[in-house]
Amino acid sequence: MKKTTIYDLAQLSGASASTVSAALNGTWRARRIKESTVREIQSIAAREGYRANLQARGLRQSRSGLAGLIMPMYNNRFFASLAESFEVEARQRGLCPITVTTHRDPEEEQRTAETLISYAVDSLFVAGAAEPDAVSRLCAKAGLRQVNLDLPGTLAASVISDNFAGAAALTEAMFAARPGSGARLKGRIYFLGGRETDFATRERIAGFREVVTARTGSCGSDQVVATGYDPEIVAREVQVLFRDPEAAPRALLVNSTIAFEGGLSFLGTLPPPTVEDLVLGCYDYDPFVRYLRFPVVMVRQDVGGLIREAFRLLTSGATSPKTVRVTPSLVMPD
Amino acid sequence: MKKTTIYDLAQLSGASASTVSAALNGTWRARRIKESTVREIQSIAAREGYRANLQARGLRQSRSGLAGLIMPMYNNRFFASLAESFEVEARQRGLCPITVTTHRDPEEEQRTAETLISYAVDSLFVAGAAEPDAVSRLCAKAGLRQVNLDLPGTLAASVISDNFAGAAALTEAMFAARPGSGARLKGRIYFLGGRETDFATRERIAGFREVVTARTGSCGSDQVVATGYDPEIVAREVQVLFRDPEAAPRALLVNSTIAFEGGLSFLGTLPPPTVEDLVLGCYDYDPFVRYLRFPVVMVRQDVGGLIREAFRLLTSGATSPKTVRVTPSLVMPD
DNA sequence: CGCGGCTGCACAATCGATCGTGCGAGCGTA
DNA sequence: TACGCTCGCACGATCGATTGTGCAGCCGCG
Repeated sequence: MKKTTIYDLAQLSGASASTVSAALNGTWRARRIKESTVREIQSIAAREGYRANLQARGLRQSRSGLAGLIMPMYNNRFFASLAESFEVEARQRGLCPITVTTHRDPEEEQRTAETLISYAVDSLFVAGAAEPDAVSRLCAKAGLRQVNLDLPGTLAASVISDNFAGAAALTEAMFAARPGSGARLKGRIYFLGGRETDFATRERIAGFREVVTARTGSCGSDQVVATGYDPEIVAREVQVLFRDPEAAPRALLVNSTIAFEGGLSFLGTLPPPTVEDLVLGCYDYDPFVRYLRFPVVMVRQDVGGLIREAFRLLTSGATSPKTVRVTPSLVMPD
Repeated sequence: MKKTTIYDLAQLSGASASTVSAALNGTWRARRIKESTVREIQSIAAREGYRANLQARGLRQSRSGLAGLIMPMYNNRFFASLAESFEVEARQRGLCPITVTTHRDPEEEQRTAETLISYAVDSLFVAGAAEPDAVSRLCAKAGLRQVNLDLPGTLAASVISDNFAGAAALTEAMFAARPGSGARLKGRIYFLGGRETDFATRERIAGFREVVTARTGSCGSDQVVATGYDPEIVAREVQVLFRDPEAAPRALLVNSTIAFEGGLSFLGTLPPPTVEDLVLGCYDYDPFVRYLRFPVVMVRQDVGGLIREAFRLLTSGATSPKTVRVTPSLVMPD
């Protein structure tokens, strides 16, 4: 049950442990080991099913070959896709991807970061962090390259979606959804969900406001209802908006699928005519949303682009806390 | 930028490295270190921001404190929830959870398993594996405790959903969805999606057949259409079923949300009356499915139960390749 | 006074790799 | 022959922790 080591292979091949090591890790040319010796050792290693102990290697080199990603959760298309893109890109760079979720809990986040640092991960991506800067401080202390994703920080480079542009495009698309609806929507298009305290929501609201103002001449503060992501709270908020049939919303832009779910649970209870020509938008993508009772315009973030950009920042060695924006795309209903 | 080690703390405290180590890792009582010494060392460690190098610890102890989970993907409610449950349970046990996806690629699966083994993970869960036994062989060679999830293997203990019972209950619920529809569904209730070659689908089909036969007296082989999970292929299959309006399906049990997505893309194009009283079932859960144009009965797997059972098997040290079944639950439409 | 036993800690080996350095053999050249 | 150079490899330190063992000092007891 004992795992074979380079010392076992040294015994078997008659070479020294250092020669075996060099033969197997690719440094044998630099160490002037004869090619026939190398092949001999490699075949013995293969026969014995040798695998290098990566903890030992990592200890010596004080690197691990691990790339870490910390996220709030898996149970969301955006983060799930982000994790999958991350794994693909990390593997392409010869790294072993490691993803851990922390449920938007700042303490869990920092504990996880510390743990990953203690395992000597070579780089760390932090997506949708509760407190990106706290993590950045830990990484800085350990001399670890780190990039924020989706939510920017002030202490490390960040790659985020262009929330302003995305929300503006989404709002435009909603205006275009019903021909000639520009004036019809005056005062009756709403932004729903999210928290004004978080960065992304603030930018999205700004994009929304810009377009609404351009199209209808104004955008009342009551047209933004950002009371969080909790589906049940969002459901209640929607209910309130629809209380007066005369002034009921004609367009809803919902921030994130999770809030959207809440909106739906109320909209589903309305009589079909009331909902019939409601224009819906969702800032986030979920394939099932295409098949709902109503057409919905969605924003799909370019997760591949986000990750690639993040790796670029990492390898470019840029340490300034600059923020790169990646443009998301719209998904139109059928 | 150099990280502080126990040797640095030894210098600072005047104690030896071994005393520092014992003071910080909790073994100091067993090693008869004075409590005042321990507190002294701990306060210095805190002041210096000391973190143990987990690679060094892992190398010495030939364990890592890591718990691994290999899955096909994140982008699916079942697997995403599975990963989240896994992380919660692993943390409760003082382990650091590590999740990696392999896209149902057997080679990627084995490469990943080998990598995790080389990092000396203490246990490995393999969910929905393409080739569970190949991974089990690798683990056995390394003396690593491993449990299969969702798909059973023949070489290690497995925890799976009770697919037969789940499908049977789902089918029953579909019969009950329209009062008196028992006879109406004769020959017109279908099982859709998945592959007969995979274990879970086979069991689900068996559960479906059992109930259909009991309720309608027979279950034709044409009533099972298992041509894979690809949404586009499923869409075409559904289209074929609905070609003849006289014999069109009255109930569809769709295996997995991904196949369901395909079914929907066709059903959405049908005139509402045709679909009006169609009974739909989906073996898998997605919150958005509740808000579709039609009511759908869903099966929701008990991911928490699966993971807890898997950890139980792991810690009980059971090495026999027995299979434990966990009963899933139904999610009824509103 | 002598001896055993306990307390409190230090020493040094160890885990499995990497890597700086040393060294003998063989060869070419002056 | 003597010298230098290259080739091919081995030696041993090292990464940072854990852990088996040794050993002073002190106390109590006969």
